[in-house]
Amino acid sequence: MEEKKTVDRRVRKTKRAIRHAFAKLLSQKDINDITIRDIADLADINRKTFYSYYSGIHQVVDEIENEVVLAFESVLGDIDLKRDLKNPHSIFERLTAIINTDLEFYGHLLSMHGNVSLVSKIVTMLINKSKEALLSQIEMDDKIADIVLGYAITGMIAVYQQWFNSDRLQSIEEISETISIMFFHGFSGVLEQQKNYRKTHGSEELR
Amino acid sequence: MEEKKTVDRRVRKTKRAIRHAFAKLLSQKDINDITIRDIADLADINRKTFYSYYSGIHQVVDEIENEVVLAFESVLGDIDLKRDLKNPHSIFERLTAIINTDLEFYGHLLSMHGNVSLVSKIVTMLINKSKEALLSQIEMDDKIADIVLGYAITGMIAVYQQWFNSDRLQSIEEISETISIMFFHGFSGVLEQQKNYRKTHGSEELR
DNA sequence: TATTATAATACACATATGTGGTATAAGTCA
DNA sequence: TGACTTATACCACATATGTGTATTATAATA
Repeated sequence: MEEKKTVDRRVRKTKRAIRHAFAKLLSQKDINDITIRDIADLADINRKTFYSYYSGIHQVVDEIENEVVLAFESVLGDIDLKRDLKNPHSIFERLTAIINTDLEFYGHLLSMHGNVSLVSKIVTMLINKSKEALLSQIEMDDKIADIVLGYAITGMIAVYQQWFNSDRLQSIEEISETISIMFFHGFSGVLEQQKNYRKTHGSEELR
Repeated sequence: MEEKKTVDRRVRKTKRAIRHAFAKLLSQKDINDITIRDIADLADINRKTFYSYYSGIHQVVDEIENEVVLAFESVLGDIDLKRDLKNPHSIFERLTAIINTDLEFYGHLLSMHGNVSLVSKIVTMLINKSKEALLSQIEMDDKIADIVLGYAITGMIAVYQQWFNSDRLQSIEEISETISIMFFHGFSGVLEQQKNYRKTHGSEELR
């Protein structure tokens, strides 16, 4: 945000070396096994120098995460409620696309396997963006909008995350459709849809 | 779960001392500033002994969290969908009641300010319990139930958590009602409710 | 109570951490 | 280029970590 660009080339070089080393180590072992000495050795800097920029490993992670979220935000573009909430998968699709291309370097950090802080940062960003979009189109109470979007966005991301980390039991269409119905028409909408499905396909296909 | 009760009194005494010391330290300083030596000193045990039971601080936390979730689960009782989803606040109310009474000792651990792993354990527990209740009452696809409940429970807890950690902008009734409507009738239900509200109270009270 | 099993301690060691002080190298800028 | 500023390196130290090995203390139980 208020990132006054570094003037000194040494600083840029050092920070680049630290982050590069960290990323490389992350691809080799678990984050909890990475020591500051590891980073300093690989980056070929003095261990002390590390401390002049970061208080610990977690700060490096935090910095990279913030940049990732910024990258997401800029690439994601504006949220189109009509399109995105009727097909929530499109949001998720765009997010993963960014991960898989531009930022594949940080794949290990981003793979969403247990990286809670990054996910919550993304959720916050999505809530803010969609709140903006929502209030510009629909007249509704600000506090209610917070509740609605906090509920829907968090729930949506949680479902995709669960799906991501599981054996992908459901099809992506099933997920996308169910979330969409849940958002617009709630549980009664899902029941309705299930009833129609049973009519069309016969009940033996269900449970 | 498969907790074969400890036979040796020494073991019980040591583990009790460790956990007691940890809880005390937690009430005094941030969890990241607690060292194993701190615990060993306060518990008056050899540092080595700590390692024979826990590989690190995080394991102590994990063990306590699991017990807390078990306590929640047993006190929470069965989930009554009719009651609990029409008034989701009741679930939350019962959860916080447990925190504030039986388990106040671990208040610092549970205060939900950033304790992600505990929250996610609770969410998982709630999803499992309510899935059981749901499928016993309503005939629906198992995989769809996973999506619906993952979405709804995660979203619900997230809203309460956000409310908990914020300045409690909304009233608890507002939250409870909005989540309930979102669950049963979705966003269209909320819009309907907002429209009625405007009719009754006049639009100048909104935004 | 005496025997046996093992939990806990005492001690040691290699490595990691955080931090201080001083010297050197590399940048910036006139 | 030369004078300055400061980032980084080098060295040092107190403490923390994880893990050995040998010894002592304490519990289970015959």
